[in-house]
Amino acid sequence: MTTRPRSSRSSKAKVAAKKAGPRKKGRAGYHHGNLREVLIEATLALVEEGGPEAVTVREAARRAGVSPGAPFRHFPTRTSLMTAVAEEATHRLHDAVFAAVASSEADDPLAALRAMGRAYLRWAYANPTHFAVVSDRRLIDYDSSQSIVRENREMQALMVRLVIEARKRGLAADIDPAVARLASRALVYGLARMRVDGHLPQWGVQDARSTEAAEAVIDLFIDGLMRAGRPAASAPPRRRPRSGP
Amino acid sequence: MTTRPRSSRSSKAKVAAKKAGPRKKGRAGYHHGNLREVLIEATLALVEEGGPEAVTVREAARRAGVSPGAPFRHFPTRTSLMTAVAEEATHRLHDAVFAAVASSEADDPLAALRAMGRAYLRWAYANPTHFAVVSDRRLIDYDSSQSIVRENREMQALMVRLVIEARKRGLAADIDPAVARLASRALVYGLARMRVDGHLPQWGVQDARSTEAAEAVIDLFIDGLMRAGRPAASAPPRRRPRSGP
DNA sequence: CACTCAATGTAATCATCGATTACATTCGAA
DNA sequence: TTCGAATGTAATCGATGATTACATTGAGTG
Repeated sequence: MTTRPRSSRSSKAKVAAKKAGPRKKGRAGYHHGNLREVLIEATLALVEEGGPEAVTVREAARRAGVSPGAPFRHFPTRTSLMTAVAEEATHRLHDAVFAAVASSEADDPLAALRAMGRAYLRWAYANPTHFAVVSDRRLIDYDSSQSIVRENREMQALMVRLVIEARKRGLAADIDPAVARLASRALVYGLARMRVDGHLPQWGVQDARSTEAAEAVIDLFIDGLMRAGRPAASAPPRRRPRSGP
Repeated sequence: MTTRPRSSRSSKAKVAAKKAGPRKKGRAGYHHGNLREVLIEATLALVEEGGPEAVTVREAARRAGVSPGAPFRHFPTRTSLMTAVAEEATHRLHDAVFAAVASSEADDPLAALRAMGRAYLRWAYANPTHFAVVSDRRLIDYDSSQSIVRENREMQALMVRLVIEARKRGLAADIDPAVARLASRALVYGLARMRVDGHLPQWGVQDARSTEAAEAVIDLFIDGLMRAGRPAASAPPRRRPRSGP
């Protein structure tokens, strides 16, 4: 009631509702019909524009053409709104990764691992804002979302499977699989997060080229794993508890 | 004037000022003397307790025992306060990294690189909250701080120097130095960020052990660089990363 | 020693935000 | 048609970041 004219509801709202109306249950009549989805979209747009910090429940409501209190019915808290966005984003990432692995060269675990890393990175670089939301668990209520937990587990299980498979084939044989897993994950995550956190530009590897550079890093890493597996005249040596300097 | 009794000024404030008075310039008399530093400390404590998101200018002022508007003289904006904290944190990280490299085995670039990575990680794991502040450039006004920019440049220059040096020695000879640099950085950054973002616990590598696991990853990576430089399949087994269950 | 003034903190204020409640409207099923 | 559940509105609360006018201090100047 401050400055904003309160009457746009019956105009904009209805239009949006009609347009996107795959009719959730009944019809998309008055009550905006699908506020929930529109709010998620608006939030995504906000993240896109100013990062996760810029997300405001009120602004999302404003863009949806509803009152500031309206989102409360669907998302009782800002975190729950962000969680819903993360749910959507996780789903897309999950699908992208699995699709890439599925269409990778069959029977080649390391190729699949490479495809997985590339897909993850490409998605993160193409959707840095979505990635920012899914990667920072401070922003969301991670454990409350069945689907986020499940899909993340599936992605990790896939990676574990690929690493184990690679070992069976003798590749990366003398490398601790747990370490290999952590390394793979950290490398890809680091590349993605550096971009989101703004550490890449100053590095001289910019936008378009950063994907290229990042994929080169993945290749380097996978090549390293391959090299490590070759029976290079060195017997599998006993491990040593590392001695700290 | 809501619920909090406004009159604690002349009691708490003065006490705090007296207590912490290493006298910045003159004496630590009335004007709190060193509000600026106390505010930075309070902010660090807040980050420690609830992450960067939990930082509130008012709460910092409250802890310093001054009025909500007092910080304005020193930090006109929340971001400027966070930037000051990041300055302090960057300085500590910078020193830790350089000290580690300085005391590493001389004339061994890869050993130095390893020491650098370890020091970075150890610092990040020991001070996750400080790291969260310095790593997310959304939180601070990066370019406005001479010292942050300079010390970051110095750290990167050091890394570049080490990689170049390693190449001169024939190690990692067939690897693009730019890629190696990016990979090194991404790996360490990823490990640190995963911890901060809460991705490590669920992975089965917990607190105390996560440092160990992360350092094993660094070892694996450095070993890979070494292997890459050697003529194909004759890698003398340097050290083995620990293999866990 | 007294005065003045820049530095520094206080008080008060504004707009915005997240959260929450009481109330109103609409839809849809009995 | 009626009535209840869903859903949005309005109003409110406490807290926040920011900013201003004002007060106080203490250090330097004469």
